[in-house]
Amino acid sequence: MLINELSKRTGLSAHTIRFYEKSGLIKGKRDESVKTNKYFHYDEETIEKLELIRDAKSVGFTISEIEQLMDAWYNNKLTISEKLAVLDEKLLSIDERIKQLKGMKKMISQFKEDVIKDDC
Amino acid sequence: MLINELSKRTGLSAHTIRFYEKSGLIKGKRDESVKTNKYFHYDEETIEKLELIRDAKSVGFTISEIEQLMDAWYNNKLTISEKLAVLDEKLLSIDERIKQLKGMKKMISQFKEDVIKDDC
DNA sequence: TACAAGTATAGACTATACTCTAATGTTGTA
DNA sequence: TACAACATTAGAGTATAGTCTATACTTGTA
Repeated sequence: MLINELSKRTGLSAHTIRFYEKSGLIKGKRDESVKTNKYFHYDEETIEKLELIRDAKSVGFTISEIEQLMDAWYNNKLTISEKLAVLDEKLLSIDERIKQLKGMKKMISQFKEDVIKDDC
Repeated sequence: MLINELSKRTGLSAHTIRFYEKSGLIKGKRDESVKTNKYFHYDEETIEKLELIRDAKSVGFTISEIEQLMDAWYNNKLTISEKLAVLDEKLLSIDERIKQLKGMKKMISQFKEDVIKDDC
């Protein structure tokens, strides 16, 4: 599929998709047999990747962290133990974030009670 | 205390503290009786606030979200029900983030298993 | 009193992550 | 074949959150 379809199917703008491509997160392929244009073609896996990017971004991962994840996920740049190291590191950082969020939740709940008490 | 002490006690640079002051998150007081300088003085509550800022930032809140929280926390700009609304909204967004993090954790764990299986 | 260290302000600079514009070329349809 | 819609690239612009520099004044200590 071309970028417009990819954009429609992921909800990301063509600009943003190109930005991710320039950043190295995804990669389109050119059809070498076609000489008239330089259009990039994307496969279903790219949709999967863009969904992963969106999810990872929404939990606060940066582009470069997502790049590491993608390298462990889709590429064969890394050995198995390197992949596992990346994944374990991300799991730890997620646990850390969850812990911090729970702490913040406790603080806000406590403060909420204080606000309610002050009312009486 | 002056900015240097505040900086030492919070671990934030004076630049960053001034940035938060310009952003409206904290506020120093000038001693009107002193005519020779325009130094800002900060109280213990400012330390509390800067710690809150650090915690809130580490869980992904933006400056403007933190500003809302601080308004509910320390100011009397808001009515009690407005304060509660802000706090409830933040609690919901925290729960949402925790949910997303748990989803991401599940994905990564699943992928980890796949990597291990591929090894065999 | 010299001077190092501290303070304030304005504004320049940086990094991240987009977002948009302009120029140019390609494709599909009336 | 005209032309709207789509594609590519380079590069400019924006927002957020700092970070640093320059300038100038103040304070504390040898």
